[in-house]
Amino acid sequence: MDDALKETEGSSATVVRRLALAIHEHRIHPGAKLSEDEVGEIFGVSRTVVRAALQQLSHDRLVTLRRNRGAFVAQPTPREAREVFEARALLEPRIARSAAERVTPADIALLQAHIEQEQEALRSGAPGRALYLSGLFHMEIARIADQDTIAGFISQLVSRTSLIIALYWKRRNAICDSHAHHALLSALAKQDGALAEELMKGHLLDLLSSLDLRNTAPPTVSLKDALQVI
Amino acid sequence: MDDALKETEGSSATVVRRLALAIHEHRIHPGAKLSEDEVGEIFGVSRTVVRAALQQLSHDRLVTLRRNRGAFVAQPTPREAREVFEARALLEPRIARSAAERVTPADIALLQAHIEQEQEALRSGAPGRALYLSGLFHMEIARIADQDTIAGFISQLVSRTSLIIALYWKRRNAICDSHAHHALLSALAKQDGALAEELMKGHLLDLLSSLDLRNTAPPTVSLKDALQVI
DNA sequence: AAGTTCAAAATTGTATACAATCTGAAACAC
DNA sequence: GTGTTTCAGATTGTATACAATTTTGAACTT
Repeated sequence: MDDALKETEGSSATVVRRLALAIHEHRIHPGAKLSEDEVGEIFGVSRTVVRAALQQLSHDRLVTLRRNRGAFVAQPTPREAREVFEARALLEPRIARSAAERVTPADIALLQAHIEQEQEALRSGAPGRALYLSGLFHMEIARIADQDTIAGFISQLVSRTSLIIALYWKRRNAICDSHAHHALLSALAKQDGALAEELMKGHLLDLLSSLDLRNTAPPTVSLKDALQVI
Repeated sequence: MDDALKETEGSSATVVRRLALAIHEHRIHPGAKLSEDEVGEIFGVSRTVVRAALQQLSHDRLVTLRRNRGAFVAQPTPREAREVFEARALLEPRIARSAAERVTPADIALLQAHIEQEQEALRSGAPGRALYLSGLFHMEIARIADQDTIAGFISQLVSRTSLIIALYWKRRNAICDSHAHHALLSALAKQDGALAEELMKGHLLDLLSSLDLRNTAPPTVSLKDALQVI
């Protein structure tokens, strides 16, 4: 399918990328079991490389490894969800400011294209893909800020946010109103760091307030997942 | 040797812990090669578990994996070093404030014991161990703040700081003047969040200013490492 | 003597085999 | 009928075998 550029990329990296994408786009649900044999057969690789991929995903908190039990798509608790948003609130506004100070016209064009792809995905009835692209928008801003270390943290937090949305999303209407992203883009285009910082802070608060984190019970009971085979 | 509590801990976790400790205490130098066979024989496990351990360390940026080449102790560049300190400056002062608001008497006692161990290590001529304990002090504060997600980030940053110190340390005199830690401890004991935040900010700036990051050349040429067998 | 070529040795990447552990359902006791 | 036990099947943990790649160094050329 897409094994044209596997030359330099380890084959487990391919499995990581494709599993992560499926999780980000909500094609695999939190709690789903990822059997080593099954995943290996799907991608045509041995358990050895599947295990490496699952371990890597586990480190990014997208997958939970339970000893002698296997790998499962992670189910962040409400508490973890709040922590993720606290961390994002600490990192991303500051990064948005830095990005505004370093952004180039090429970056602006790229972000613009991102937003259009996102809206196109929404129109064509692929909300999972829209959500994924929405996350990429945030990671792109971190990249523009030219802070690889913090960008890595944000990447992990955005990934986990995708799981959190899968579990705790409240509003059924406007999924990712890309208005916020558009406003951010124009602040960046104006190189207005203070505004970008403020907009990002508000955007994250909006996102958090669209969640229902009251549930203290286990989010998705494994019952439902036990029934549906991947 | 110490396989008394391996019951629940995966055996690769043991290798991770012991390799990480050796790196933290500067018993293995940045750039050193970690051969799978060699590590496996030292710990009495097969390459399978060594590979899992190296992959995990690679994700924490303590080890660099080069495809078909092997694993090496990471050598952060000056640029990476600056990024690590920028990230720490963003996270740790805020976390120190949170810790001051939640600290318990038991925590204070534990931190006190930490500082004493640190000074004892310095007196007994084990600067590597003192450095390791100094890092643990920071991670303990993150734990007290009760923010597991951010604590995980700080843990990684503290680890990388150990490598950075190994490469770029300038002053030869007072290694980790634990005066700063003592001041932090008393601010925490007084539950003075604002003071703790300010002290942490200053402490990190002190640490950064004790480094010589001007070197743009490859930090430790692999020549030196090629000669010394682990 | 310095540089190049090429094959043997060493090292990593991947697959498979076996051991250890968990799961689940049937058989059994109460 | 409810709860416990037990054992076979399935799944993960680890070791080993083989394939692919890199490294090394000796022979060779200029």
